[in-house]
Amino acid sequence: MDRNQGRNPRTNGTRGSYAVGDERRARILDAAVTHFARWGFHASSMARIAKDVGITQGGLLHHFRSKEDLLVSVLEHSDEQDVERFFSRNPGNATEAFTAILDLAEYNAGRPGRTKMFNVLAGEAGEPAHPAHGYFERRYRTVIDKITAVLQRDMADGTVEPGTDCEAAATELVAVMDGLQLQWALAPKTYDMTGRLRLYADRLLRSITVDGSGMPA
Amino acid sequence: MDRNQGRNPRTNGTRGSYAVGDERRARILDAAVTHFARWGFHASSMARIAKDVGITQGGLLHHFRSKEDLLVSVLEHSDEQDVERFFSRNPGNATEAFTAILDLAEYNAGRPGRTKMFNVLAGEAGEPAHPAHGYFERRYRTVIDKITAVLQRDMADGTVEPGTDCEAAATELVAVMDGLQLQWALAPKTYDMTGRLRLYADRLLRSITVDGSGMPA
DNA sequence: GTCTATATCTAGATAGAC
DNA sequence: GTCTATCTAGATATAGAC
Repeated sequence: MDRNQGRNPRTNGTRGSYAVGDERRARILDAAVTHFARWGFHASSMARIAKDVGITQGGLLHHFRSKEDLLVSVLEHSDEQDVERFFSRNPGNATEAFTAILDLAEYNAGRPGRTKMFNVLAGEAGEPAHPAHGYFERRYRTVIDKITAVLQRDMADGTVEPGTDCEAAATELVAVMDGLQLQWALAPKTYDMTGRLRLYADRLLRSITVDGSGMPA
Repeated sequence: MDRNQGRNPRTNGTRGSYAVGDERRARILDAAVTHFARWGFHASSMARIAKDVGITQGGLLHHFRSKEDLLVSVLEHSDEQDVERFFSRNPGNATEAFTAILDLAEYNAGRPGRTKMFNVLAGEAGEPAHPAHGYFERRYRTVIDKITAVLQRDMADGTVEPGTDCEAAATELVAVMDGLQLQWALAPKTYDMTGRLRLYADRLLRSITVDGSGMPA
């Protein structure tokens, strides 16, 4: 089973079950998401996070040796949850990829904490000295590259219009997702983010496919 | 001349020239933009901002009675600078409006501090208790409404395809702008934000105009 | 208009008891 | 694994001198 593989190096080599410690770590990560979403990285407080979890700051620092360590762990954990979930399937064509992205948007709408956290951290990461700067650079490059590759394969297959700037389309799609998330975060209860994104994905697909087909109903 | 009308209520009724005070206020506002961009609202420090300007915290608090007051002043000042500049012209049609928006993107690329600040604050504003929450709600509604109105007028004039969801298109355009700004902020020197936005605006225009025309060269 | 001084509070991190 | 205690640093804001 090896549940702790690559996840909690500091407890390696100790004996007994890790179940309790893992559950505590998970609760800390959840609380951290909420705090980073509301306060951003710099103004989040380890003491307040600890209080939320129900432990002291000393206890929290046993699990994550610094605030930066906690941030990195939160981001890695988030990636395990959704980037892998939606992109490791290797979608066969653009329509499948776009459908997966709409699923991701719907999933994000159901997790306001995590989604708002990404809004905040993506903004903060523009500062080169920010601890998440490198993470977001890599993340955007990876995501855009993957979408670009799918579109290029469709172009080679003849379903996407020859001469299409696939990277521009992929960049645009990611930008729309992020921009809609910013607007959605202002009124999550009433804003239909997935619907907006579907309208866009449909229009984009129509404008680049050879047969002019959009998203499936 | 009445240079201070509606801008610095605390100095109303005092005598003499306001030129020195106004210059000082302007320098504070500039410094504040840089700090809000890097640290966000909560982690920005009045003491550090004062130090940057070359005065003490006490001196700073004479001009802006609190950090929240400073934030509000920065946002109002920013709006005076660009929203008015680009939207008060009342563009005659969609192409003119889109051209103005591309100008705005180019203008933003030349002011990384202000642009990154908006990235950060737009993210933070998702939190209802954030002092800029209301501001961003109003701002998005206003901007999207104005773009929607232009598109609807073109639809009535017969240059935009009947049945076009003008508000969806406007929402999308704003989302692309914001999303591209997030990506641009990660590498402002090399990322051609305006070029990316032009590609998008061209595609959008082609997909909604009756004659299928895009942006002018 | 800007200063100093001060009050009050909170931050992140370390050390060591249990 | 979690606690308490403590250190150093920094925060916002007030009051009043000049």
